[in-house]
Amino acid sequence: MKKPSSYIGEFEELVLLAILSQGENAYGVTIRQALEQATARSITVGSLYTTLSRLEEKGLVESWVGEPTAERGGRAKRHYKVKGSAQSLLREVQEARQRLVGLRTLGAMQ
Amino acid sequence: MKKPSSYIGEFEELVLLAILSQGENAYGVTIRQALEQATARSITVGSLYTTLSRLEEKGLVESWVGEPTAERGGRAKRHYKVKGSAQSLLREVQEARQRLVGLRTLGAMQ
DNA sequence: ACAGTTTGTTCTACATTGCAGTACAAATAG
DNA sequence: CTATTTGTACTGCAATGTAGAACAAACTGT
Repeated sequence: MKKPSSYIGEFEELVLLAILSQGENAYGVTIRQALEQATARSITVGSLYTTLSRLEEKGLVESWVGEPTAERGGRAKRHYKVKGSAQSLLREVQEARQRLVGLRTLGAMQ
Repeated sequence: MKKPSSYIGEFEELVLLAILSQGENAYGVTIRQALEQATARSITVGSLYTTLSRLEEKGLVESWVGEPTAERGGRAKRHYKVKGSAQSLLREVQEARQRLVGLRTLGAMQ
């Protein structure tokens, strides 16, 4: 686990928020659904999984493989959880944006 | 001017917000100050100007060179203004984040 | 059992954005 | 006319974004 860089990218941030939005149920497919629904842009699986593994390398999320389920194609899923370090970064960048917006329009965008 | 890509990076977004926060007075030095103040991280001039020129290439900001001022070292400044296309992108990405965060609060209530 | 179908993840490659150092340009002061 | 100050542009590399295809593991039907 690498030391968290002092910044996260635009897509990384969305992925973190998507994981957070799902409590204990976050894995590749549900994360992708949440992202496509929220952003109205199409997210390829490749993009998502590379981002997920980079986030894990940086120690911003943790993942573990669950049990297979008894459905057709129900292979084991890799579940994801956002770590505390990531939550701090999310808060920081959001606050930075708010500070800039607040300088002039005071809440017009929030 | 290139067609705006459908996404802007994390730093690009901060730069756009910084320009917006300054009305007519935005140029390299003031933008940099606003960013350093809002983010509490140090922004090198190189980073800022490369980002500014990429934003202009993409048609998200416009710039023009003003008049020199009668102070020591008071050479002409390049002023920046955010264009409408950029404002749409800013709104979109902020709404996407908001939607995801909203999902979280809804999920927490179940 | 085993070929076919479904669900899910990893691999590989390239494009775009982030960041820093250095060079360059243009103004005033002495 | 060179020293100093303010401001911008150039160059190169690291990190992040994106896509397509390959791979893996479960079930179904015969």
